[in-house]
Amino acid sequence: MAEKAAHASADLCQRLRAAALRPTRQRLVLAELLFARGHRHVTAEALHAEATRAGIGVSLATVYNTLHQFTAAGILRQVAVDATRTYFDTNVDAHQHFYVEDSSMLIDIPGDSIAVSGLPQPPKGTRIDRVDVVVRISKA
Amino acid sequence: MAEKAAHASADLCQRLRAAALRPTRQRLVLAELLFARGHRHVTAEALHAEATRAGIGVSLATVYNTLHQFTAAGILRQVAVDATRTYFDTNVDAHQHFYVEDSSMLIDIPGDSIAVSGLPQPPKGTRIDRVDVVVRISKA
DNA sequence: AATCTTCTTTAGAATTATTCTAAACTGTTG
DNA sequence: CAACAGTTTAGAATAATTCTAAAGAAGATT
Repeated sequence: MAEKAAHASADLCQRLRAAALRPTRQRLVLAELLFARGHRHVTAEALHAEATRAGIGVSLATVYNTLHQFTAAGILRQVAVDATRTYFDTNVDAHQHFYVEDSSMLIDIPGDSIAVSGLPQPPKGTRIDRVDVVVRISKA
Repeated sequence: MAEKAAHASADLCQRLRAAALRPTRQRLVLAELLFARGHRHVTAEALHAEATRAGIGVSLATVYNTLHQFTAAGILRQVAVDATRTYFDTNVDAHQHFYVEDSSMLIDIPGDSIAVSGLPQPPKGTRIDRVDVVVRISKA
């Protein structure tokens, strides 16, 4: 356990260094919460609450900064499904989402199960960055 | 022309009545701006500015109310692509969008050109409301 | 280890988009 | 046209996010 944790921390340090981000206490804490166990979908507020609850003081501004820095570094992905909230996804591999409208929750759809065909050519002078699919669902 | 405009107004009145919305001056003005000429993607702020510029006083609150009422009535569709802005689309038929990240513009992709396959079953007790595809593009 | 420089963090103010509120107003119906 | 229910509105309130400027911590340099 301790070994695993140590390994995880060391790994996180590497990832931060690779992104030219100093491995500060705050960033390590947030990275731990984000990446320690499986993939997650979080909002800034929720992550901030989590850190606070865990007894680690991190300001909300830092949470926002960090989430954006991680996104720029490619270790987080921002998901736009709802105009009022921004979600961050720790899974940056190709995949898509169900969005449960009743509960504002995201559910992953593996990238290899889903396919989009018939895309027209993008306008001249532009290139495709990403294709996002959101399947909106609600209580039957 | 005058004939066409009259026809259009009458038609808009019908649509509003059908949605149990009184055809007030404000709603007719906004409907005119939205539906008079081809399909459009607008934000509340932009529509408000347009109405104001056209010399017709409509409060911003009314623009928001109206856009939401029209959406509920199914004559507008809300598009979520960017966490900071909400777009309303006058085309409510099945279709998708390119989103130009550099300029925050939406471009239609006809619904019959694009297809999504391999969708997994939605979670039990839920049904699919809509499948949204956003193709994010930027300057090459 | 002391120093310097640069990057980070932070509290709180500021901004942006949107919703709410309560009072004034208007369309519709009898 | 009176009466009622539905609408509009200015401005306050809220929510999510970004900005600011000052204090704090990392990493390099001596």
